[in-house]
Amino acid sequence: MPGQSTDIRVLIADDHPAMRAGLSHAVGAEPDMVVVGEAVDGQDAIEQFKATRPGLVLMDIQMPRVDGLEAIAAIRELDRDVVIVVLTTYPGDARVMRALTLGATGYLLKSATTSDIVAAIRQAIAGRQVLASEVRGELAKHSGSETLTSRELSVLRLIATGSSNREIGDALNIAEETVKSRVRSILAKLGANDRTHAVTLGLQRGFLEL
Amino acid sequence: MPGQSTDIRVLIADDHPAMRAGLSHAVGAEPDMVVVGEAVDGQDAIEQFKATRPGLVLMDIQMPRVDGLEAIAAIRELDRDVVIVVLTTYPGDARVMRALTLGATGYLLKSATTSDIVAAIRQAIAGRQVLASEVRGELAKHSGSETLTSRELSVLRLIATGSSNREIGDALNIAEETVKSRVRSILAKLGANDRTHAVTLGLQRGFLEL
DNA sequence: GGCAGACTCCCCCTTAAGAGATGCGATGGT
DNA sequence: ACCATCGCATCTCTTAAGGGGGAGTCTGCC
Repeated sequence: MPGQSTDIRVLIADDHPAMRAGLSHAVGAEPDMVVVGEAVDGQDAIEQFKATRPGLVLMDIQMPRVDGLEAIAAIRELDRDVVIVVLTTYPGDARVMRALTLGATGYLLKSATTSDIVAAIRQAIAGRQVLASEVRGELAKHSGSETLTSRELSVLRLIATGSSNREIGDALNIAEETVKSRVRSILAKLGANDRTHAVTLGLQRGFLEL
Repeated sequence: MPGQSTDIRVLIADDHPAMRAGLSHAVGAEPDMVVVGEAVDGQDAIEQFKATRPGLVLMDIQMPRVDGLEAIAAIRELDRDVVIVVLTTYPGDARVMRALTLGATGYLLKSATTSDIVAAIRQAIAGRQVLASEVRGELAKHSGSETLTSRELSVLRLIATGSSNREIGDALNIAEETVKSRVRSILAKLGANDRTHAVTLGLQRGFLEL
């Protein structure tokens, strides 16, 4: 019967009800796994983690209210032994790196089959890192991937909204020339042709969200 | 028992296995609905439609190989009576409009609960249009939403890759000045500040994909 | 202390972007 | 057949973007 001390206790966090149901069924069908909770966003995930203390969290990275990355950080803060497997739609490198450095053990795509997912859960519980091959490929492609500074991220976000360099300077209380300087380093780091390209690359690599 | 002639025969199309499982369980649990197939992409959806001839297709709009919109068009071509309910992550207006004009009856967000979804299926089968409130709001906000011409779309796509106006002109075999003209109409239609903003707005409104 | 990296600001210079106005052919309704 | 509309095309002009330096401050690190 489920609920034994040897069972893998799993918390599922995803903002899509149907996805939660599918994951819950898949995990619950395993004889040695039990779903102890379902969270609808990052904040809920943190709260339910406190309440249920699962051994593993299966978490979507893009969620409302509190982002999956923040939830990972908060949960790892509460328990250094918890195993976290991230589930995402796109293989954006920056998020993979951030999730892994924050303590995630696995990183899968939602296109993975349910059997892939339960297999990954077992691997992760066994202490092995699990990366989807597509994610591994993207990581290798942009390995040593330049990481944008917080200032550069602020500038990039404003660029995405159609702000001119002068407007960005006003918003951040810095000179336009300084903005240009930041823009130049952003373009260099991302290998972008211009500010527009920087935004699309930033979106693809998980530095920005729509 | 399921399979009766009065049952609503449903085909599910989504590229995420766990989502398919969740939707399938939810629909299959209804006494008067039966899932007759699960498609993993647009092409698969068209083929399975031919094979199973369901009364309703529950379809994700962003899928590999063949896009959901193309699949809708192809399926409606095969059967003008089929009811199509679209399921999507983001409420991008352009896609809503295109899906509806292509013959979709409903447009829901994936954040909808499974009971919302089965309720929507019933509404759609009853001949009523079903739009998620968020979708309705976005539609109203950009009502009379300017539709980009195919030329403008080509230009916008190239802008997103960081091409200069001259490079775009070379790629499309038109003069740079013409490209600038197209860019200006794009900016006007989308209400964008500059080309970068046009790209982010284009992504949000479903004219572009990452 | 010395060093590296981030942030800040300044100069100059070249080219691309964007605004305004206009011609011109095709499509389509009256 | 006619005129309106729309998509496409082009010219000119002003401003912004982007590249190349250089230089001062502050931080954390070896």
